[in-house]
Amino acid sequence: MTITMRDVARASGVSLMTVSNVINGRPGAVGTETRLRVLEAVDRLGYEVNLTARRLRNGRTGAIGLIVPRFDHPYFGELEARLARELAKSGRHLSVEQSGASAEGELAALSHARIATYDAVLLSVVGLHYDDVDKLRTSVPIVLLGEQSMPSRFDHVQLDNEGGAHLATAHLIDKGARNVLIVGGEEDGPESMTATRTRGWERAHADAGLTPRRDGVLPLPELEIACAREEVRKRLAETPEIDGIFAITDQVAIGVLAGIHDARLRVPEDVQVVGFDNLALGEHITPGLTTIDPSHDWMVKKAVELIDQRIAGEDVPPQHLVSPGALVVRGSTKA
Amino acid sequence: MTITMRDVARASGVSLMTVSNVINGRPGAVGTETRLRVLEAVDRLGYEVNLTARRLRNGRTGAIGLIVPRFDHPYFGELEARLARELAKSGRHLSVEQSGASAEGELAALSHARIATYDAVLLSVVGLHYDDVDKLRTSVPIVLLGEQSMPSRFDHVQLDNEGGAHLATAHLIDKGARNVLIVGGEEDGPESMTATRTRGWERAHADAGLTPRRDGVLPLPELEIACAREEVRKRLAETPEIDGIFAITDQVAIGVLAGIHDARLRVPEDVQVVGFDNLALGEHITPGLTTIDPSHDWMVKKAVELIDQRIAGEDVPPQHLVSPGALVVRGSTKA
DNA sequence: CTGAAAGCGCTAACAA
DNA sequence: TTGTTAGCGCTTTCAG
Repeated sequence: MTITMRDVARASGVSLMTVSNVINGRPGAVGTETRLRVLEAVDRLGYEVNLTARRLRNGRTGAIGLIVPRFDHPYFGELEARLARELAKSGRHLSVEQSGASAEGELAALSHARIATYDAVLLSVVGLHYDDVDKLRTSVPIVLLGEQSMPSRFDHVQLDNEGGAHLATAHLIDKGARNVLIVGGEEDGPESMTATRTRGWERAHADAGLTPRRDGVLPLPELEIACAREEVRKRLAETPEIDGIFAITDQVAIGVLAGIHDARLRVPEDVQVVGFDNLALGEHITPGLTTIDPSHDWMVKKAVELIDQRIAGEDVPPQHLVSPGALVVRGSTKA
Repeated sequence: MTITMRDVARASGVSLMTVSNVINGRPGAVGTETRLRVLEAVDRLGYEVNLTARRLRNGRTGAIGLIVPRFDHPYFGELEARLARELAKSGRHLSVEQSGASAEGELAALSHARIATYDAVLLSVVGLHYDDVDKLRTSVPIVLLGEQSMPSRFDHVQLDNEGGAHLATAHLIDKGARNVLIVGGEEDGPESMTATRTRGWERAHADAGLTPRRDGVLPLPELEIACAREEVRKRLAETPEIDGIFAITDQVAIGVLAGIHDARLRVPEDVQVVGFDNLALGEHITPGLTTIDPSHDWMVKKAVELIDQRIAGEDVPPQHLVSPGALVVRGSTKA
């Protein structure tokens, strides 16, 4: 059967508490000789702590939870990797769960019960509804991560959607595009990521003294590659004068590039493209994808600082941090 | 403070056990009227079970662990998504951790203590060493997932590396390629994924009555896009007669395509390319990536069957399942 | 159908 | 420096 502290205590002829003290390396709480004896027993028996019991007792594990809408978007994969790296610095580890995407029941990831499993939770709110998040009541610190507008009682690290979209669109205009589509955009929506970026696209036109095309917003039922590809192909067949596309995410941009190719047009000669997110992949597709870099590292660092602050019990008002975007120019726009 | 069963019991004037019975929906263990009273209290107080306590007591959570070498490879993202979907069918959920990639300490993900946190663990063994895995001693069921050759005492679902590589290479030869590189290959290695696929590449040549190029194996320090791109570019400059490339993974294939483009050659006219994995992305890059599909869904289904079998305590000998690969033809090879 | 007692493995607080 | 006591919140006996 599984070996407990009790076994180790018996084997080394000390009390439970002494074993606990050794295991947790409490400074100067146990004599060198005893410690050695205990460690020997630990080794011989192959004892390892029961994290579940420890957690029940003192409420701490080294586990931080990250809840993403879905596992299979590279955007989240990159986010996960960055966070894991940042947390590793302080000896904690990341455990990732999925909230959305699949069936209804997956909202269970947001349940108090599951959240309470972690020392703190980072919640990627893309695709989540305000109300779902607003329902969360828990003593576990939660930090929101992402673009949506969300209940202000939470700490929130987000990126400057409107500014980034403005930057992207302005770059297209600057490079000569005069018929610029926003693929994945949304007019008159709520404060969603898509609506906010669409506003940036509009404002960039206005600031350049232009008016966006009437039919300039090409909404997508889903921000998926296949979907973007299909819609763009159809659209370019109808309105071949399109010479610039702001894709609302890099993921969408991949589909946009494929759609342009399907329409037998060239990038950037016929149509220039800018994405948003700066996925690692964007550097290695052909042509390289011009995009908006949201300073992921900064965001991740800030997010971890926020959870640490909360874990430490600091009682400051909720913080809302915004990361500015930066333009990264590659081959999908003209030199 | 947090609400416990005790609070609910008090509030509804019943005993702890009755509340537990209601919460766990034990059939016919509690009268309808009492149940309603309890549920009302649960609702009113906003009670949710403490999963940690439950786990300590009965050793079960609905949590299955998946340990991947790294978060930011699309291959694992897709695996995670598939597994989560499969597990959701039976009301369990997936929690993903990272084993490799970053610092030394990350091997901690394989520690008994962390593994014991789950009902069962799926371990993606790509990049793990035999010995690391062989050290694992735990009562939690572990199913290995992936290509490496591993201690046979574990259940293991893997794919037919040699067969798949054979299929890929034979296709290139069939389409007229006579100078076929394997990018990311490895000669005389141990039973690693790279070595096994390299053997398939060799055998395909032999079966076609050809001998592979002497310099046909282009090893990569890492199976990364950037790395593959660089090596391929350099290599094509040296030996422009290369007319076919088998990329050891789709990830590598992306880099290969970029490298070919850097060398101002065309795919598939000048160089044909086949990958391995059938990543979703492969369909949407230009040109579409011909690849080997390892029947991911089958693998995932089998893996879940295996863990269920072990969780149920069936005492059958370790199973080793192999999924055959199938060729998926797209634009990166000739019609 | 409902309840009381015991204990999962650990650690905080105190005593020796 | 070491040991004892108590209890985290839950579920598994076993009695009523």
